[in-house]
Amino acid sequence: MLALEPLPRDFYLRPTPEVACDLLGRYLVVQAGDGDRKVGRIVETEAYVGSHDRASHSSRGRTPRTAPMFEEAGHAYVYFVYGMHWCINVVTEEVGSGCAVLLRALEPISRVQGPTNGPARLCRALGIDGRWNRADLTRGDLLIAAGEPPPAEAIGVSARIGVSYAGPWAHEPLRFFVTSSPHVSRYPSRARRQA
DNA sequence: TTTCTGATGTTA
DNA sequence: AACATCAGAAAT
Repeated sequence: MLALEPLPRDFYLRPTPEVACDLLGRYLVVQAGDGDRKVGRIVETEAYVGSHDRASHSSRGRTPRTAPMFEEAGHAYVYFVYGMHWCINVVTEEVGSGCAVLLRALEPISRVQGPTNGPARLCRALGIDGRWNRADLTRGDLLIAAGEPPPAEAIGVSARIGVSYAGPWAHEPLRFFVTSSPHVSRYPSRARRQA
């Protein structure tokens, strides 16, 4: 069985694109009270690099909704969008920086029901909602555990999805995915591979 | 195959 | 009014 050792706080105290890339291959784990443990392997992420990043929720300042983005690294920022969907991020870098990594797709590993390609479907499949906002992902019942990262040549990079309003930031190569994974969200078309 | 549109409700 | 989405329909 998997060891599922949580990644330490230091993992998240690095430049956000580096963290986003390094999260590929790691495990997202949800422990339920009845011992049910849902596990997925992260295969797609996006970096939101601070309050100067116009695609980031943090770019419009600290609000009740976005407050977790400005708090301690290694915690969850779970938000509600489009009236029906939840999405989960991991906060990165120093307190106050407003940086986070959006988890966009998983490969199902254990006890995961339904599609996991896409940030909202991933949350639905693992039962993640606002109750998990601010959860400490380095310990507890919602965590990110060590796993085997893919080799650099297996990682693709593209612009982020759904941020066309963000001016020049819409084109920044801040989306990372496992090129060969069938569980990556396919829209828009896949971009070039990383060197 | 790609493009579009409606559902849904919180946010600022 | 806009929105870090999704499913289904329409167009190509």
